[in-house]
Amino acid sequence: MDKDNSDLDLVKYKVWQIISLIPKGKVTTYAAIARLAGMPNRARWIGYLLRQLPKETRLPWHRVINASGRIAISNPDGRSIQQERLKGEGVSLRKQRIDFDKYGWKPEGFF
DNA sequence: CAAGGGGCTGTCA
DNA sequence: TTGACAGCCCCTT
Repeated sequence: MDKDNSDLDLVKYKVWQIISLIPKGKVTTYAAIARLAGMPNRARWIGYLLRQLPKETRLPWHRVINASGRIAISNPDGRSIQQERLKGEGVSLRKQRIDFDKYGWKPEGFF
């Protein structure tokens, strides 16, 4: 399968860890995660990783949104799932958008 | 090796 | 962050 362990394969786990730290009821962006993982311009790749997650993952991927405050997922099903979960955590959308000032996650141990 | 397509972003209106 | 756009990066064809 994959014999060469690239940096990305390692960073992948770091990314998962970071996402697992997002508190319930809070959200963050792909870019923020990429930054915390030490790869500032890999935001899109983060999205790719989340897309590959198994349906039954316990990772709170639904707490990750794009910089515009919107749900970035294109697939209608996953999209509604994310919306439902956020709603269930008390994160409300204002005009299909999430207010970072209210729900934005401010990581405290990373700087 | 080239091209196309993403759960993306910062910048500049 | 309101909206459009040119970058950027990884994966699959």
